[in-house]
Amino acid sequence: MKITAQEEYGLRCLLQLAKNGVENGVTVKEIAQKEGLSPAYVEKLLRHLNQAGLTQSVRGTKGGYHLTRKPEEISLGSVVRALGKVPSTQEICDRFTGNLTSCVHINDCCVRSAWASLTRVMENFLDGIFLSDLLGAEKGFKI
Amino acid sequence: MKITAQEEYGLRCLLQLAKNGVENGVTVKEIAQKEGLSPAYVEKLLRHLNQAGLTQSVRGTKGGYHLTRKPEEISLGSVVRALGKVPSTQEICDRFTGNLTSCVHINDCCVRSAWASLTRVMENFLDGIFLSDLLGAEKGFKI
DNA sequence: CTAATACATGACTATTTTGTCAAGTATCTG
DNA sequence: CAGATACTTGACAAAATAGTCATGTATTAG
Repeated sequence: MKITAQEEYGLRCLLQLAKNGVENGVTVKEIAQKEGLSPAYVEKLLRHLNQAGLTQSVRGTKGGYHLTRKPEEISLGSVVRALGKVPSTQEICDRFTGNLTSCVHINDCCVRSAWASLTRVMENFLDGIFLSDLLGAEKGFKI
Repeated sequence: MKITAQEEYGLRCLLQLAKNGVENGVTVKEIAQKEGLSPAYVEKLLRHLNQAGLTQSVRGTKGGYHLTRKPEEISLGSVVRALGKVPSTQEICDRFTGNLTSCVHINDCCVRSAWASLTRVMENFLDGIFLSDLLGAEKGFKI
């Protein structure tokens, strides 16, 4: 159960965008510098966020990335779903098949229902936190 | 945010042991067969579980693995901690440093507190489910 | 129109996680 | 004690994830 690099760094990129206001574009270079990441990597992360519809890009001089919605409207849940994929029950069943082509516990699986509940608990929690809450937290507000 | 293979398969191995009663040993071969995994892999998983103190092994003919505690006393939290490591806040900070030697957000990190809360929520949930609950679920009980 | 800026993309490399293998040790049975 | 069973271990191989690079396209400034 761990946070992936994409989730961590992708979220940070979004926060950089959120900080600058939805209107104003921020360049890859700026984000990279502020986060201590390579521009190439930031580009790749933003690619995913763009595809997920969380950000939008503008090319050319004066170009950059910006959020498509207000920070108050972007939940951590949607961020994690865009970047790291909280897997569905079905995906878990398909992923852990051991040597076989399908999981031995295909009927009546106790493990599956436990993971499903855990996923629900996590998503529930994450869907209740928004980028704006994190910006607030940086200024002293405790989650 | 995903469940690792070790967590999934490790848990299943434990459930196989739980099913057979704490007293009776189960061999690697039996578990491997029932779970559709290679004996070598099951062995490795049990190695970790043994190190974590969740299981104990007996060598020789009539040997095998068994739980060190009753299924009612082994929480999913302890299983996940033994196998997959739910990372501590400190570990997250140390892991995601980007290009630098330490994270740029070393003071005043909003992301950190969000992950910390998420971890707390997950552990809280997992610490309330026990192997015995899962065995029950297999027989129709819904978690 | 040309140069400069900045996003876009696919292919590549590196690292981590998964999973396997081979050689070894302990225990029981006859 | 000899042979069979089954755990033990470290090193290796395969697959997935993380991160880089080179080349291309759109937009603006002059």
